[in-house]
Formats: sequence, structure tokens, C-alpha cells
Amino acid sequence: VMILRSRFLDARRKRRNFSKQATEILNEYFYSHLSNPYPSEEAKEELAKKCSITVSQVSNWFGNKRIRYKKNIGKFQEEANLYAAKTAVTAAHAVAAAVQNNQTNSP
Amino acid sequence: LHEEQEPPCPPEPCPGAAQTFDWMRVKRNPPKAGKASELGLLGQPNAIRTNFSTKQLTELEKEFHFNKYLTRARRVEIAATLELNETQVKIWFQNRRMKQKKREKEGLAPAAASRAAK
DNA sequence: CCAGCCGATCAATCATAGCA
DNA sequence: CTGCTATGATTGATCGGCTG
Repeated sequence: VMILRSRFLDARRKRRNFSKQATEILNEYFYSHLSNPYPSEEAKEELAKKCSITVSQVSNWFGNKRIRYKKNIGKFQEEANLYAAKTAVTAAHAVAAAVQNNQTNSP
Repeated sequence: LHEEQEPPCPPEPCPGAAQTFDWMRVKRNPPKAGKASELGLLGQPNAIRTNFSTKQLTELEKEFHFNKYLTRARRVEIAATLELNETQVKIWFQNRRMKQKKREKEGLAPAAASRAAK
């Protein structure tokens, strides 16, 4: 049938995978906001800059990530724990700072 | 950069228990496009994504270049000609306008990216 | 009150990248 | 090279909000 749906071979659809670090940044945001992984327009712009990709690509990434994640949560469990642990370290620093700043006034 | 932390378990790492949040339960109603008339059988809600033919897309594209917005009359006319319902034509134009805007915005960013930077 | 529009998102699919 | 999975992009259609 020729599969005329070729859409003229969408020239632009010749993608390249994002860099390892870009994916790292996106996943960090995704898993640290797992309760609501919907970055605002501003957040998307910031992520786009950090990842050296466009805002649209950030949107595409989150759109695909959300759908694929909920489609098979189990498949991402490993990844989720990995990033959860990573952000936990970051959180630990914050907590440590808070504690240190709080030890001055303790009954 | 804000963040409203509403975690049911802030202090506990919750080992291997990534709970299910609301966004993961979101389910879209199946598409109701298509025509019930051509389906001798009702009951089965045409819950399938319509695949526009190349001819239909060509005509829609042609019309879009003529007018970014459709009038009721034009919509009815096009829908009849392309064998699509008015809603599909209306939605196509809506999506096409968004696509256009997106293209314009991206087509003018890669080049300039230094001024407002900081 | 209601239909059309916007902006964001969903959901399914396309086509390629990447790996065994 | 073959087969299969991972992933970025596209797009018809939905959702909520706003408006004439």
C-alpha cells in the first residue's frame, strides 16, 4: 500500500537522543516532582537552558515521560529510586543546614 | 521556582513505594469523532483517532493559507467536501494555528540568544 | 447561556537510535 | 544483518478557563 502515510518522511523527524546530562537534569526534575511533574513555562525555560534544548523539546520530554511512566510504573521503579536517592542527598544538605542553624535555640 | 511539598511521608524515604498520584490516574474520554451514521452499529463509540488522508490534509492546508480562521459557512462547506464533520475541521484549524504559532516562536530563537541572557 | 478559541496535555503512532 | 526496545516528535482529540 506504499503506506502513503509517509508524511513526506518528515525530514525534521530525524532526531538525536539528548545528551546524557540533559536526560539527567530532566529526570532529576521529574522524580523530584513526581507528585506533580508539570513544570511551569518558566521552569521549562530554565530546564531548556540547562539542557541546551528547546522549550518544546522539554515539553515533549515531559509529555512522553508522564505517559510512559504511568503506563508502566513498575518499569520505572528502579530509575525512580535512583533519582529519589539522589535528590534525598540534596535534601539532606538542606536539612543539615537547617539543623545547624536550629541548634542555637534548643530547650 | 516554587514547590508546594504535600508529601504524605516527608521524613520517611518510603522504600520502594512510589505511590500513585492523581496525574497518573488521569484518563481522557475516548475520542467521539467520526460519524455514527456510517456505523450501522451504534453502541460502539468510535473511539479511534481519525487518520486524515493526504488529500484532506492538502485541502485543509490550502484553506488555512487562505484564512487562518473559518467562518461557519466555510467550515460546513469544507467538512462536506472532505467528508469530515464540522468539529474535526474546527479542531484541525485550532491545532493548525497553535502549530503555526509554535513554529514562529521557534524559528526566531536559535539565531538570537545572547541579549537578555543572564 | 453557549460556541469558538487558547494553551496545555493526552494518547496513539511514526521513524529512528541504540543495543544484544 | 536481524530483531526488539528506548525515545523524540507529530497530531487528532480532550480538558479547563476565558470571552464575545
